[in-house]
Amino acid sequence: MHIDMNSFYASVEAAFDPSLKGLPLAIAGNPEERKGIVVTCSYEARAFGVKTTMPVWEAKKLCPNLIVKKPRFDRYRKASKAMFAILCSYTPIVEPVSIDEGYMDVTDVARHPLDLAKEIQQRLLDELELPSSIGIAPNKFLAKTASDMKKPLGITVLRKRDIKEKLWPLDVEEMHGVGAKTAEKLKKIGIRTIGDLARGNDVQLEKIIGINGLRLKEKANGIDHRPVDPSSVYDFKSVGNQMTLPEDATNEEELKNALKSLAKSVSLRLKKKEAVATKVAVMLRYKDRTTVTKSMKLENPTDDERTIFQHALIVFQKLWKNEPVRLLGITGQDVMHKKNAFKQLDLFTFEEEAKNEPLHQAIEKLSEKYGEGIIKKGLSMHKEIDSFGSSFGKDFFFK
DNA sequence: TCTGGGGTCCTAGGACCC
DNA sequence: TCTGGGGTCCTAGGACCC
Repeated sequence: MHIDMNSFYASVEAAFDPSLKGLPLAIAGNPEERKGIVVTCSYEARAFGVKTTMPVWEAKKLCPNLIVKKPRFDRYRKASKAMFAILCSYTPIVEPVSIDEGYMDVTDVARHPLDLAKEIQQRLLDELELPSSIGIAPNKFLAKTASDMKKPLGITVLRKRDIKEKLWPLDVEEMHGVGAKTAEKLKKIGIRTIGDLARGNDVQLEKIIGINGLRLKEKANGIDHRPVDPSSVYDFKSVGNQMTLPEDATNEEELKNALKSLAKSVSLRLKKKEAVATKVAVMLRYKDRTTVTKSMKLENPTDDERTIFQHALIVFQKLWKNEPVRLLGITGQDVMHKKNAFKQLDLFTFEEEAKNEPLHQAIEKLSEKYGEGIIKKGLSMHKEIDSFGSSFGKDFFFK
């Protein structure tokens, strides 16, 4: 099953303040701070043509009675937790994909999936006052596609045998993973619908869109072997913060201060997740919206605010061309859990020590504690070792 | 009156190693 | 005489998603 909450932020606000129910509501940043774009809007607002990413002034032109609220992420996170708690009460195999959607593997739940979906949808509505759409299918891709078919408050079953009739006629751009650029490329080789893609030529597809072309074709044929993985939430790979400045800035001090506060929030978020980053990347956007990034690998993984700031500053100064900056961002990349980082650090110091010990002792120490790959790595730094011979399987030799 | 903020995955070139 | 074939790691940028 794929569960997708309907206009999540707007629905959460309406649950908090029932007087908003049934009214055109948009969640958007502050127009005075140039963050005035619609992030989410209620179905009542959509009826007027209001859409996500539309500037607020434009949305108001379409819908003069539009109510605009600033996002309250604390509320959304709390609602999200409550929502996933309901899903988890049926099976532990729940994989959150974003704040408002997730997959459930209900293969082993002893219930008819349709009854189960109805019950879940009703509970989300009764207990949290939040509407959702649910897709039921034999795999993730089809479930995701199905949940998209009926909104709001839909339940859609998409069986393998329905593919020809329900999936293939759809525009290829409707497909999850196909955006404007890919759709454009596909059009050039005569692929317009998902059905066209399903029958596409492998060689041609790989040539124009790479490996992803073949994966998309598989999905278009209803094939998707990805498991529902509950642990995927925990292996995040980057933590970043970005901000659009109140005004385009050229003043270096101003930009430094912005970097400082970004470094602070990245550090704080890493600490909260008990994680450290190995790379610091800086992103900046000029007023013509061209965006550039530059990154730097750190000697040691860190979550420290000052270390992040100092490295971000070095990278920034190499990157910045003294032109007015619209947006600034810092991302910690190659993130790992703290305890794994300690393991690596520990290994590093261990190797450092081993290289000064008598050779036979170093070998013993290393082999006792670590596997054979590590022994090679550790010994390669040993002062008594001149060179290593190539190794095959478990054997290696050295001079 | 113009376009936020949080991510993931893939590609491609260069440096370097044996 | 003249340059193979197997890798890894780092970096920048692009496409896409919610």
